[in-house]
Amino acid sequence: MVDIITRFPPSPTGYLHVGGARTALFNWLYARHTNGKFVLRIEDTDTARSTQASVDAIFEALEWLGIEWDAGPYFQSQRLDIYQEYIDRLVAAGHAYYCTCSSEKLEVMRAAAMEKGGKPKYDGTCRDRGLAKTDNAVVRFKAPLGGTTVLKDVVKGNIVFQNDELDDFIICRSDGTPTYNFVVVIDDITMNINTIIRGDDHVMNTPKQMLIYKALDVPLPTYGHVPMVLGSDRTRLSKRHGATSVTAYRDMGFLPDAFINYLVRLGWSFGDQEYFTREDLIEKFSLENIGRSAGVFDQEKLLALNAEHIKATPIKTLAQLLIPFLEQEGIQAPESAFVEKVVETLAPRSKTLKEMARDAVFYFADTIAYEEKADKKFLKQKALEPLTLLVAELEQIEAFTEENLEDAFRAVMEKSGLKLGKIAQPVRVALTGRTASPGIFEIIAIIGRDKVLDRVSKAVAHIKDKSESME
RNA sequence: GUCCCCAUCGUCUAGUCUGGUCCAGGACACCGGCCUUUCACGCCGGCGACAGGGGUUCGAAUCCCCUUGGGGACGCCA
Repeated sequence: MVDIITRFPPSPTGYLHVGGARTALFNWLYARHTNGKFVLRIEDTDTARSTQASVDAIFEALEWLGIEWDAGPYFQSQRLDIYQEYIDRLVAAGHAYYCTCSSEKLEVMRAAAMEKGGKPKYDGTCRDRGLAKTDNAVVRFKAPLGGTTVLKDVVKGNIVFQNDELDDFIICRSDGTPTYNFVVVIDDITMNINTIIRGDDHVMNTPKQMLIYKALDVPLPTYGHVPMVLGSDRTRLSKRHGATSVTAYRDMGFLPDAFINYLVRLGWSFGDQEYFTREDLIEKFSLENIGRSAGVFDQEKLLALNAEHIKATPIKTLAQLLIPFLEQEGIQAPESAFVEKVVETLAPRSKTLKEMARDAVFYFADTIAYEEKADKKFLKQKALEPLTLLVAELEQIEAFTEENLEDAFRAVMEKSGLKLGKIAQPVRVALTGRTASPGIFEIIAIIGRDKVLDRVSKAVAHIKDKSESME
């Protein structure tokens, strides 16, 4: 049995988007699953729109996703000789011909066809003229006039196309550069690609490409057209639905493993399983379980999955990943060991790394800024007594062990007659500035005696200030 | 307009090929409860779907047809 060889052929006209990432993933996963090969090819025949920045952005995104290629990257712009050779061959064999119809004429032709209720296509003016190569002639592929072309698609089943629907499409522009439908085939043939998994939007291109295989007498690859990813309004996912660039998700604090888990699971399934590690995916991925219908991208579910992956990630790893996000929050060069302790308290309650970093800020701050609501609700007169008592108790403790801390709080409870809940909330606000946070004892153990005393004392002073200014 | 594809909870989906075990299962979201020093986590429970209509069949979410709805493609873009 020959190796499965898949490929991902992005065109460098922008960043890698969600849909592209998903087809890359399917191809990569299938290659890994079958112990085959995965090829990366950059489709840059459109010189006007291709940029180096886009190429770099695509590499960057692929790297983040953890998708590695076994061959390439190949650049179509460097393979022009190969294409030319095949074009000449097709023309010589009578499978293609030169055409001098102007684009203006074609436009008129298309408009007329539309009006008559037909499909806009080339009328074949130059098809049998036997024109020789001239400066501004294009090369057209000579499509069969009748019959059908049947696509055996592994995800969609058999799709039958009437060859009459196809027209003599251009394979080489008047400037001499070859076009997409042609180069794809030549590349796939010369790179030995035998499995093509791509977006649904390519279905209509497939019969054209199959015809070229036939003209060249080369066996067809296996095709699998996967349904597209839609936005919440069920139209093709685009910028107006929110972030579509892969790296934007990285910057929002998603874990690559969570992201690929979500993307693959959108349109593919393995029974009821929702959570997959990268290894799971490689082990379980198969073409048979790809769904036939398009799916809506749902960030809520991605978020939930990300939270799960965060919980499953070792603390040390998370800490390293969190550091850049902490820096974005203005925390410079935090010490790893300290970050690890912080992460331990935040990991179970964070949906993204960005959120985790935001929630971690108070651990590092010199002064605590109280959230308005928190201040109003908890730092009031009633809190003065327990906070003052707590400062007194804490001052007597040398080591801030969990046991000692509990004793201190218990003492405050007894002396004030308040329940722990009534004491903990003001303390939480004093320590974090917010009403929601990890457990009080955990926080105290991490920020340490000096800062705790300082923060609680400052809260006491703050309450006194407030009551004075009220008078 | 023409061609192609698709159709199960709000969303992702299992089940469809090989009709009965499905008065349809899971997950996210939402709602309620438990746990609890807050928020989360976790646990328990609830809400919620076979687009419609015809067939075929003893029996259909599953097979066939039509309708409707949605998506995609119609470039000297890829």
